[in-house]
Amino acid sequence: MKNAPAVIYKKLLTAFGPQGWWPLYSVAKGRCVYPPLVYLPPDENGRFEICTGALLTQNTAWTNVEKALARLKAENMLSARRLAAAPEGEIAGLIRSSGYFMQKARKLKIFSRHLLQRHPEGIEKWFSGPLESVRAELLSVWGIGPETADSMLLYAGGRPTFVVDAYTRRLLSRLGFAEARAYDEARNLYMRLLPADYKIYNEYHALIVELGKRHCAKTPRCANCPLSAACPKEKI
DNA sequence: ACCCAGGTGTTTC
DNA sequence: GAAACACATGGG
Repeated sequence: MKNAPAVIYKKLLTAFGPQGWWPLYSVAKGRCVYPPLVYLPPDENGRFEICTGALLTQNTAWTNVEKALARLKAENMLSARRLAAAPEGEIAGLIRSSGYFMQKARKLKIFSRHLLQRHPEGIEKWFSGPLESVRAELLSVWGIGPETADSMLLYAGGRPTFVVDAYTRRLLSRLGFAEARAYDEARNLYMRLLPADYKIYNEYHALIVELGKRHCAKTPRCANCPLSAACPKEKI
């Protein structure tokens, strides 16, 4: 198959429709339309909320993260200044539903402090620098790994960087790209074979997650697998 | 009572 | 470096 990642993208989009992840919104949710999404740039508060969500969703279901974000918002704590100043124990109590609350409270505080001290001009300015440089700086912050860094850059910054998760790697392996095992290998592969378009990267990652949730996690031998050519005999 | 979810850091071979 | 482990809640 030529450029399998691009072919799979179209198949997934046709099968599942636009997912409408932050900050993209479906023009017609549930339908396959092209271009599938419109982009509504977040304001600075929105950017911070997305970065917070990226940290809280580490190995955690998004529904649990939504509760934590709502709680932070209700207590007027969803800002870099408030989180940087608050005791970790207090933050932990608010984000309890997202799991790993002690670790994540610390991560939120460290990220907030880094933002205020090193980039007081804000996330938009910070994330608008050279992509790989900003990414490397994010990776140097405790609690931010490659997936979180790419999620922040893509979803909060609108930068074209591909987010790789566990499903993505299993999918690549299924497609025969055995060499792309490490995170950066997989990321480079997708970015080489797809246009550098944040809308595509955004939607693609969301579609892969949906594939994992809907199909692979629970139905290893689903007859309606959207990837018929590569339909898994086991979990992809 | 399991298993999984939009991972990361630390420890250990 | 690559495994193994800790971190923890909520839904199926």
